Amino acid sequence: MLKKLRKRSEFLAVAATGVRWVSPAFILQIGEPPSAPHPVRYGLTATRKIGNAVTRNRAKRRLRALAVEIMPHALPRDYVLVARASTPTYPFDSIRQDLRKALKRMKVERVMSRADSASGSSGLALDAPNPPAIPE
RNA sequence: UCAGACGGUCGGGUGAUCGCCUGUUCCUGCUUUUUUGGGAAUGGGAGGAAAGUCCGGGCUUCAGGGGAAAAGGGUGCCGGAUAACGUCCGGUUGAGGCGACUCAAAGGAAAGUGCCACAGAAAACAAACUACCGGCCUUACAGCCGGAAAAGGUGAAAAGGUGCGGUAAGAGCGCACCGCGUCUUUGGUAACAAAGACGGCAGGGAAAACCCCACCCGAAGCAAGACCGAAUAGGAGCCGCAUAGCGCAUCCCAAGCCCACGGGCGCAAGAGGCGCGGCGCUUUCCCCGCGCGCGGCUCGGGUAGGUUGCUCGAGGCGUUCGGCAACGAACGUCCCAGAUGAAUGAUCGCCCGUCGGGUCAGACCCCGACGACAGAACCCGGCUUAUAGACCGUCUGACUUU
RNA sequence: UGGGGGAUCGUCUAGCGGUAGGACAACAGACUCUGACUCUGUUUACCGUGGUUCGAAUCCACGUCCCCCAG
Repeated sequence: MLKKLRKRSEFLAVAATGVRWVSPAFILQIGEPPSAPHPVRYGLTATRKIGNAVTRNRAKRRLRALAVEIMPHALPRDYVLVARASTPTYPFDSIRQDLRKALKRMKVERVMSRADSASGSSGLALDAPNPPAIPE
């Protein structure tokens, strides 16, 4: 179950932890592990620095499409994806691989069950047996 | 064929897989109800500028109403269109272009005040540096007196222009033409135009300097406002207390006075009324009008959050009629975005267009890259700014051919 | 989204329509054995495009960028 961050205070709380992963097309910020259990929540940020309203919307749409596909496989925490200047033009496959790698490196990837791998028809190879197979 | 002018339309198309927001209808889970979860069917889902926020209007709130009021702001040739406008249409005048056509904040400078640096004799009251002419004086130059304002030079700008006459020299001093002003007539709703007569020239620029004249404008904005509502401070009702004055009369009345002992007059305090006054009432002033202090109890209050305002509208399309047109009228028909960390997407195939390469050129084919400006946020009418490219229509000029 | 304000040397600021001034900084020189202080001199600017005007930093229109308020 995916939920969205909706308040400025929630975004600030995630950024205040300082835990983040930088990639050419996005920055992933990760919040503290929740005291009370809640589903995975994510937020999107696109500042005025990366372009006008059309560019910002396009960046957020690509990141949203990515989050809907990948984020259910993360541990239940708060995540913020920050768009960068190359987000609207970067190849989608590369962004997808970068995000998977980020989750793996930051150790917030959830260990997959059989049902997840069976439903992962989109080629989501996040099984435990092949951790070094990081696509470059 | 080339070069242009004006107006209009579009601004990628199509399919597959996985998704997003939302209207309507139906089924269903939870729940006392409201709320809310899930599913199915079906409909819709960015723009010509959605942008800048430069104007105008709707809508909402500020108790309210009136004052051709004041301050402040805006507009500015004329007529029309419109809910309204600084917009649009038609015309006038001026400027630009061979032309189609385009552009113009285009009222008033004899209502008044102020400004016009430097240069120049002089920058608007007029006046006269050099030079010109006459007279006096002198051999002559110089000097003095007078005439005149054509010439020189300065400047962005110097008191109509050209020609002829005239004169000592000159000058609208006189005349002709042009310009300008006044008046009359004609045409036009008007701006204005044309013609005629008269005047001898009235008088510089600038009003995007102050200003005058005519007309228009209340302020704030959907984060307006309304509803549900943790918190906190103020509010309303009732009760009690207190009146911040002044004046007037009335009621009541333990001081006091009078008495025929029934009562009467009546100070202070109290009660409410009227008038004057004070403060506040969304820029100020005036008029009407409305409200007014402290404690307790009750009602309530409205921040976080949520719901609503929120999409049917000066609406789109078509036909006919009126109008040169902007536009208006009638009839028919359609429902066509409503998000809120903010939906309309991600990936791929084919087509279309442009560019590059395979190939010196053309055709065909193949490969690769690219796809203008740009994202609704309450809603409309405009303006302004950005914009790859494609298409259509009308018109102008030049050249060639017939 | 709505409302408001601003732009002048490298920085901070003055500026009646008529030569854009000052302070700090920089550079050079003087003073000193050297440096600092002080003194003298030099360099450097009107956000952009149009318009009004003889003439615009100033007045007007449009645009660009920045800042503030409401949250």
